[in-house]
Amino acid sequence: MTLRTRFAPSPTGQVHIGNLRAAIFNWLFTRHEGGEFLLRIEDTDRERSTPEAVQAVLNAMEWLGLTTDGEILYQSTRREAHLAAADKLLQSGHAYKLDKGGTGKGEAVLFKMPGTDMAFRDLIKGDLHKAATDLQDFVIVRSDGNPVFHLANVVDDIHMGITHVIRGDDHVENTYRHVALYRALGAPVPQFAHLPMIVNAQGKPYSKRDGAAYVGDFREKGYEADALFNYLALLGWNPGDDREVMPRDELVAAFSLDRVQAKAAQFDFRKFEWMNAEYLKRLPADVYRQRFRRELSAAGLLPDDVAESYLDAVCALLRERIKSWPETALQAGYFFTEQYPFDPDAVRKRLKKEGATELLAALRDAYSALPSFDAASTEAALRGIAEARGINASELIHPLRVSVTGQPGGPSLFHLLEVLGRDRTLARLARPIPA
RNA sequence: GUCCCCAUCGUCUAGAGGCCUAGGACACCAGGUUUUCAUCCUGGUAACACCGGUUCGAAUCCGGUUGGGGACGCCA
Repeated sequence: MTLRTRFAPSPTGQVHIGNLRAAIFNWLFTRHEGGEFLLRIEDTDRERSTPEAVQAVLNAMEWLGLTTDGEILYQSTRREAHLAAADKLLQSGHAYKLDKGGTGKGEAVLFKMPGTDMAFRDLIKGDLHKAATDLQDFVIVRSDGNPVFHLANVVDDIHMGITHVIRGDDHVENTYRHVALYRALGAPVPQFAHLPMIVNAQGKPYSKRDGAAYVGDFREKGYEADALFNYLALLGWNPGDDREVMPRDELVAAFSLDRVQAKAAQFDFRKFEWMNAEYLKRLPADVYRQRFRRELSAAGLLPDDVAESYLDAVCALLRERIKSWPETALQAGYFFTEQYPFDPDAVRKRLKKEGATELLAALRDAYSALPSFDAASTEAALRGIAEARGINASELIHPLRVSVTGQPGGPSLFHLLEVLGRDRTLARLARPIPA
């Protein structure tokens, strides 16, 4: 029998990182074992299941590279099979009809629990058991004739031949019901593995109040899919050695459910950002340039007539400095517009300082007379002025940077000037000090 | 309230009786490199929740306490 797993989200909006991690662990486990990873959309809730929500699931999986095997199963197409299973259970005496609670809504179909203590082995949490008295009969078909989650879930997992159910912690208690259903239906019981939750600093389930909680949030903010994948894989699991930044194939090779943590894990955004920066560093040059361009364009900073060589030069200069894409506008903006913002503190400290204006004028004169405007020449000229005046080179360097970039920090100043070019540099030096 | 689960640095974790004076990573602090910020390098602060057993020996096994979380729908 081939090992088979599934990801079975209900499309009710966006994909939460907790769900995404369940998908990742399923995928990693399946790829490691050489099995099949299937997708089932649990869209029986007509109210909330929209085509957009289904698309959000598909987009998220594609973005993260969570490849699936076989056709996608839409649970809404399985209604007849669910009801047939309920009939079978009614026939075999495993279920009965009842107007539960005397609501007058009509009779629902209830599944009859076996009346014995139950136990199952969870691949993550170990042996779990529950006393018969804590196991109550439950509704499998509502009085309006619609199948309930438990029935649909189990019937479909049987139909799909799922051998390993890897899902969230919140389903632990449901598992006793599900195991009983498998048995009553005469189907082999799959293996179960329940993943602990992702929590916030308060130990509560991580939600959008705690920051980026949906896959789309990460994507929109320009984080790397591979970084999110890697970080989430390491949240509640580790390879058993000190590796952390791990390419996809290494994760697959090292993954095993018995190294999954039994306790909840807190999402640490700072460590995630570190991970993202690690992935940014490793990006191939051409991919990096493509992303760089996309960010500038999104920020409305990319002129239509920009020269490719100029863009390349700026990109190369900033390559080691940008740790996340959202900061691109600030880091790179001044290369493309004269309307770059000035950092107020830097202006006060460097440009409004005694003598700064005069020094900048001297620099301007020297730079306009330079035979060649390259990094070595601009640096030599600046140091020459500093020496002639008996001042520290930094007395010139700081005002120059702020005047030309508006920022207190940035890439190597003289290389920056070379990329910026003489014309822009001189024009900026000639401008009055911003208020 | 009932039932279930969990418990190592602030965070993610290594650790499956002696290798632990508890290791790594993020964060933090200090120093170095740098014109600046960042990077980078070096070093540092920081944890076995508590109590009792078992054992020659316990972070590791057992029990209890405390704390945290989850589940208790004709939702999924």
